[in-house]
Amino acid sequence: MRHFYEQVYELVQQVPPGKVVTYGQVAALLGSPRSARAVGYALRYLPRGTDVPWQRVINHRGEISPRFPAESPLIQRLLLESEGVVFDENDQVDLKVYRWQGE
DNA sequence: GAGATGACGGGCT
DNA sequence: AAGCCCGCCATCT
Repeated sequence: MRHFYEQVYELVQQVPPGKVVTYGQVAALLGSPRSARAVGYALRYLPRGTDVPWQRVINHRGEISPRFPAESPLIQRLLLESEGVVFDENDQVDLKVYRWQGE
């Protein structure tokens, strides 16, 4: 098999619009429950214009993880809202509703 | 090949 | 409920 990262990309591409997954969830689905951090690292190296719906990956609190540049999280939120995902007044989504359970 | 990096998560305060 | 600290893991330099 290829890099763990590539597996991350393939899995993320399977997430349907309007749904989200947490980093830990992605890691678990790949067989490494403790690799959540590595998942985030994988997305960090995504080139712009990739076909991977990286915006559907958020942290275990249902929030968009902060990062550089600061506009990135904003774009991510817009993309999710355009897919039907609703954020509450605390900029969080209800994971009980939007979490993608897997295939 | 060793040390640094980081878009995380869980547990405790 | 929110924030802080510490441990984890795969990749990068």
